[in-house]
Amino acid sequence: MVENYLLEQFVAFAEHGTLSKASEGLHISQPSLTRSMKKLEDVLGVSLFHRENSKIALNETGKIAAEYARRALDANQEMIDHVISFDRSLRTVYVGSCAPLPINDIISTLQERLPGKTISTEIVTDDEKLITGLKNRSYQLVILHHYADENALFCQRFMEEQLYFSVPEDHKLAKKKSVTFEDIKGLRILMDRNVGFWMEICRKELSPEDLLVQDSFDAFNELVQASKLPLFNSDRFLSRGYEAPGRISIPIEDETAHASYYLTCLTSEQKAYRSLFNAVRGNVLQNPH
Amino acid sequence: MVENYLLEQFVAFAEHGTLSKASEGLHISQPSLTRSMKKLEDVLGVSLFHRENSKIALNETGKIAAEYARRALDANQEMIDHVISFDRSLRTVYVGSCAPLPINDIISTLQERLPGKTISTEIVTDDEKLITGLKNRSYQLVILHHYADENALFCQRFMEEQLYFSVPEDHKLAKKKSVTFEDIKGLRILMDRNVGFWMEICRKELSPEDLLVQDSFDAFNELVQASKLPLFNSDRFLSRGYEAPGRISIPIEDETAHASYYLTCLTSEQKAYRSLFNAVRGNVLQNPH
DNA sequence: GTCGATTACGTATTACGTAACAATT
DNA sequence: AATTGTTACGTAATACGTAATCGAC
Repeated sequence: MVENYLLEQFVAFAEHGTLSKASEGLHISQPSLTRSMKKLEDVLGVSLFHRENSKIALNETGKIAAEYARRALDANQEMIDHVISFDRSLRTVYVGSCAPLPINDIISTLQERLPGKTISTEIVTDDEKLITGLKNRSYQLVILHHYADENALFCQRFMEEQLYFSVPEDHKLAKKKSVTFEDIKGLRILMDRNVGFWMEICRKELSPEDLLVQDSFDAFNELVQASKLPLFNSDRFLSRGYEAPGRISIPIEDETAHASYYLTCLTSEQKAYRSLFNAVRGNVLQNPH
Repeated sequence: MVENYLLEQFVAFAEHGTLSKASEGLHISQPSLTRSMKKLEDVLGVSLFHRENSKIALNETGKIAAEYARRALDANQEMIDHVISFDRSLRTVYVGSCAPLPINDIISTLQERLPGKTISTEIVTDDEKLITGLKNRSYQLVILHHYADENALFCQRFMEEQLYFSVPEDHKLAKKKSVTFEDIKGLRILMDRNVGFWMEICRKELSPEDLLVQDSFDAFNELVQASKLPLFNSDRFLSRGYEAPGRISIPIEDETAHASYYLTCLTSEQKAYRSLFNAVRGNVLQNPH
């Protein structure tokens, strides 16, 4: 068995070409490297270098040894990476959601009810992908906008969201009590790309080319301020007083403009998340629709 | 970077199941192992064991870590094996020969003229395989029984051998001055398997089923003593006085019963073996045919 | 009481740095 | 002169063994 610190120093020499350069890279002294290289030759019982006066270079055996040493170090690093990654995965709850808003709403409850766990969240537009991910353990929890009627899944409604249409006060629709997707068809509408499944809804109900989709939230926000273009809003934002200045938000009548969110886990893991599900049940009771 | 002595001890524990058994296998004390395992957890920043009172076992992370640790150790061992093997190959001259006798004759000269080298010899019946091996560097030197007329090969005759037929003194052929393969056809003949290309010659000139081939030289020798079966001999043995008691050896007239041996190397390596070739040239001059 | 694991302490190894030296450029 | 590698020596880190302690079967 050859200790890895020797191989590490050996590979560093092979890459730097001289002991002094390598010793700098390794943050050790040159004499220390000299000794290590001799020790490596000693434990292998093999000559690895051409030495003449103040020159040292790999010989043929040394070149081969450097190759294999790299592989041995790679295997070592691979072990470290995999073990640390697996260990982290044990402490992490992966949450997939069909939309960003329910994540914002539930994240503090997650942290409170899953103490010591790291919460990792991801937006996935397609409910089916979320369910698949739940089953293959890519996610421990997913947030759907449909009830999942399967024995293997434990599914609980925990939040509602109503889509609003936001226009400048002087817009021709500003006076209306409510609108339909039909009413706003043909208008160019500003949208943030990161809205999860809502993007699908809007594409279906309106003409995709009318949607001015912004990749970054910053760009979207800037355009909200700088333009009079209509956009979508949500009761969850409005109830917290989030309304762009000089705009009015009007509820959209269509059924598809209303969403119910369902927190879902595997039935087999239901027990581990009991406290969490109890906590979010309170939510929906306070906001009955 | 995790040092290999830790991985070695960790894998030993994974295999033995308890620290005490593992420490015995490793020839270290139990307390030392306890500390090493803690250190391993410390450098990885990860828990690897279930501990309760005087019990310790791998947890899930530990099982995965053991797998990867094994691979890392394997990569390390692989490096050691390959480097040592390559180093040895640099100090070794591999010699292939079409027959055992010329090897015996030349081996002391090889050792004398290739100081510091390990001589590794092998009998290969087929001259073509020897030439191929020379070209792909499996052999540095080969001994052929035909001249190799190629620019890439340097080929020098260095020894002759004459095949004799050895019979008991009271054998019907014992009085003859010489015999031919034709004369001895039909006789059952005792043979050692390890005679190189001579086996091919005998198979061609005689009936293969008449050859009583012995796998081990000991068995062959025993049968020579215990039986009156005829066998082959060689002028090289006879000139040193090797003759089985109560037997007479008669030269075989056929051309195929005479062999010339050619020491051969790659022309590109001729220089490295100049002294050797000069030394064996003396041989053939003393024994002109 | 025995066996297995851990803790505490002393020791021996050894990897490292500093300083001095030798040899090239 | 500046750079590179080696040797000599002292030091600090650390891996190990021994002895003692704790728990469980």
